[in-house]
Amino acid sequence: MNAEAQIKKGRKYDQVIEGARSVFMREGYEGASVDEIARDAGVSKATLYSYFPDKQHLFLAVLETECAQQAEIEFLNDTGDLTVEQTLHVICKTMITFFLSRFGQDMFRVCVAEAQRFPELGRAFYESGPRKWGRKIALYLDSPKARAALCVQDSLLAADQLAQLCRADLMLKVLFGIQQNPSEDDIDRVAAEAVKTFLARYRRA
Amino acid sequence: MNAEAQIKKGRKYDQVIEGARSVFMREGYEGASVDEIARDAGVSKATLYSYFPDKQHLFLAVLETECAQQAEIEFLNDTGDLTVEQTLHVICKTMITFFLSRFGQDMFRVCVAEAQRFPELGRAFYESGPRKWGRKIALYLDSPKARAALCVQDSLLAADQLAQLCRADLMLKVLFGIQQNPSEDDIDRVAAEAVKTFLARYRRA
DNA sequence: CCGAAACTGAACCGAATGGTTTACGTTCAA
DNA sequence: TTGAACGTAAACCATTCGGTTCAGTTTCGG
Repeated sequence: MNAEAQIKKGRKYDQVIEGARSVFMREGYEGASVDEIARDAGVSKATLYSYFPDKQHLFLAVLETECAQQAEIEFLNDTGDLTVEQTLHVICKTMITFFLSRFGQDMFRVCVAEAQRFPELGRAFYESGPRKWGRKIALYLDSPKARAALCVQDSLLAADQLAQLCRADLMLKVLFGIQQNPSEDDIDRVAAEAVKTFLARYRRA
Repeated sequence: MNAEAQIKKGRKYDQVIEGARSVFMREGYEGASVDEIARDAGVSKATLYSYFPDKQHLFLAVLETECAQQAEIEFLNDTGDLTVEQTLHVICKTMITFFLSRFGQDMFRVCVAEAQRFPELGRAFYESGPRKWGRKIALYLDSPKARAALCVQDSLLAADQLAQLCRADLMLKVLFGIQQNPSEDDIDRVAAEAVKTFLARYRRA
């Protein structure tokens, strides 16, 4: 029995995926050449084409991996002795940090760019990212502890509003190259403002 | 003296721009071929290259036009006898409608996709879109009439929060192909929720 | 109605594309 | 030791790319 039950054959599979990931994220789908991917992966083109039938399948395999990775990000570990407000602040900071991270930005950029060409990719990204996170937050908003402090009717919409408030100011600035590396203080500020606005609406009177 | 003081020479300039616009918006920068653009514009490649030195310049010219067009969208005409709440609702509806429009979606998609390759494009988009709109809204929030009803310290951030709230739910769903053509009611609903949350935070106590 | 400027269509270029094949190592278990 | 599986580099394919050239046609102001 193999230790790391590798479904796909071959030792260089991960190398190929990783090379493809870095080139696709940097150049986009059409901008990436298979030669460059093979070079970057340290693998021959023949090997690459022994794993994947064509460029499209390679691209989709890469982004499947990325979506799976995105779906597994946690941001609600042991809210134990925190107040609801503190918990919301932590959630916001985690979200904002992700939105501004290299990974988060690259994913968003590529998926927005190629959602037309690959409709299934658009859906996969939305499900593994925004939707999944929204559901997690909604679940928290519906928990007894949160319900004691909050008054939320449509928890999914409230969760989405919170996520959107987290995108205020910084997200687009980074995405469009206006700002490069927001400081921890910047993030804290936006998170605080998001929580403040959110609570103004949903705090139990 | 020429009636429509055309700076660029030639009769087919607009045709070229329009053809390029439609192909670039459909296929992205790398995905668009010059032959296809010429075909789509109903113009020979030679003519195209008599206007623009290369593909890059054509692309940037197209998006310059688009940004200029985006910058001129109005959404605050005569707030005359409307209450502040009603005005905010109108602003939100206008914004949401734009975000979901073909033009708004295409612009966003292409600019996100190519902001890396063309940093100046990223900046131009942000300035002519998000920044400009943010400033307009902030200006309204700082107006005497609004100040009488609202309590806003950082009007630019408040404006951005409002814009972000307008992107809740629908924007990403359309962008990633989850939903196709949101109804007027959908838009009204999101606008109402955005205003409600915004006012909860900023209404004068 | 003339002549210059604008435009055309198609051929052409070199380079790069996605993709295939070949002829040759290397690894490793039976 | 054998031989199958995996990997390699490089040549090769047809196609397409961005971009140029040019001889001929259309347009239009003076």
